[in-house]
Amino acid sequence: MPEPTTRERMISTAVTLFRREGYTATSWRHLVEQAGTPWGSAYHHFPGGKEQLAVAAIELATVTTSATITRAFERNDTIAEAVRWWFTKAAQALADGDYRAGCPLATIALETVNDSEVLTQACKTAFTTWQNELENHLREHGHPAPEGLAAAIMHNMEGALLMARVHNSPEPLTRAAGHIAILAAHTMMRRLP
Amino acid sequence: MPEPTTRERMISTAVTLFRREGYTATSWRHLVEQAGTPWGSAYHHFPGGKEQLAVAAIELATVTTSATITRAFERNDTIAEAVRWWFTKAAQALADGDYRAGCPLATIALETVNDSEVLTQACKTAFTTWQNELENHLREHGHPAPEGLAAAIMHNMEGALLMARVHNSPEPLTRAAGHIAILAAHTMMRRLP
DNA sequence: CCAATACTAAGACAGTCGTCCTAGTCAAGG
DNA sequence: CCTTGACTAGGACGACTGTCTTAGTATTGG
Repeated sequence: MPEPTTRERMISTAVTLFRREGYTATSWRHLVEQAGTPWGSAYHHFPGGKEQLAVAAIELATVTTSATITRAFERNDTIAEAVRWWFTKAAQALADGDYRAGCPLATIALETVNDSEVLTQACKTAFTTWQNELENHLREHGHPAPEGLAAAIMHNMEGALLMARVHNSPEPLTRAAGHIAILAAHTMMRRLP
Repeated sequence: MPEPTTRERMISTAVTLFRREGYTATSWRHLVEQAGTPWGSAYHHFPGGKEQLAVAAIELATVTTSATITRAFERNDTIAEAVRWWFTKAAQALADGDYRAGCPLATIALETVNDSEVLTQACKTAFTTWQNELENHLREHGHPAPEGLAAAIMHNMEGALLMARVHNSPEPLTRAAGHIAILAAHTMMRRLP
């Protein structure tokens, strides 16, 4: 693996900090200190300022999570197992980070809705990407209502991640995975409304 | 209705601003300007500073939403209808506020987890209060797995609120209510895992 | 070897933040 | 009337913010 560039280090550190502290609470100074990158390079690599950095961070988080979703469906045979694998993975990541790192986008999304058009749009695209990816995998498994179930998975992932963070416990995520299993089984017979 | 005191006006304005802009982005100056309350009274009524204001705001939001949950189960006969009523109510509130005002606590919770022990605890208490309230109502309706279903309702409410905000659409909330209806019906026969 | 470009260094800048303070206003009780 | 306490006015304070600038160093292509 090649040495990451300054720009790359800034972006990946941004993902970490935004997801731990949020957008507003993450400052350039804190970021360059954490990343060990030159303070003077900030506006060289990101002339659009903090907002541009955040867009890059959102895009990186998007592809990372997309890859995780794909892996979940590669390594598991059924929808319920794939979802459980993904949710368990998220629970582990949360626990490993002392319950400080939840969804990399949720905090940014909530902080900047209708405050920054650009960031809201970036978050929207990211969530849509994930949901479409889920939808495709569900369709491949022959599920009759992939759109509704994909939405349900997203809702449960985001909601459970929030609750898991607040409660310092992986339980919401494992529980939510169980609920998805029920929904998936149910809608195998009858379409989702 | 008696004229609200300065303190009360500050708290209710705080609920509005925290939920629209988040904790970090809401400043005392912005708050007193919005509330029309004296700038000099801030640290008289809240010697504990912004954190104490936030705790008061969280407590107010807790009882307000608790009341909404109770009303949902008073005005509807079945669990599915009550949940649908609550979620529709939330969707309306969201739309009325131009999709700026979602869950009054989610943003604060995500911003301050493990950054402010006090606020995290306050959010935790609030979420637990709601979930317990749901659980009691479900039990009264004779549901066999009130704990699991109450958790599912919380996850779906929070997740759907986030998605609804980002997408500027009530659809996630109506869809999530449908999913809860399925879960409720299913678990009427068999216990949740 | 030289020119041109990519990048770094370090700070100035104007603004905002939460907090705190002192002087002043006001109302109620004696 | 006077005193006592609750409350308001409005700004000072130092710390921090995102942004931008100017001077300097590496690095690359010819």
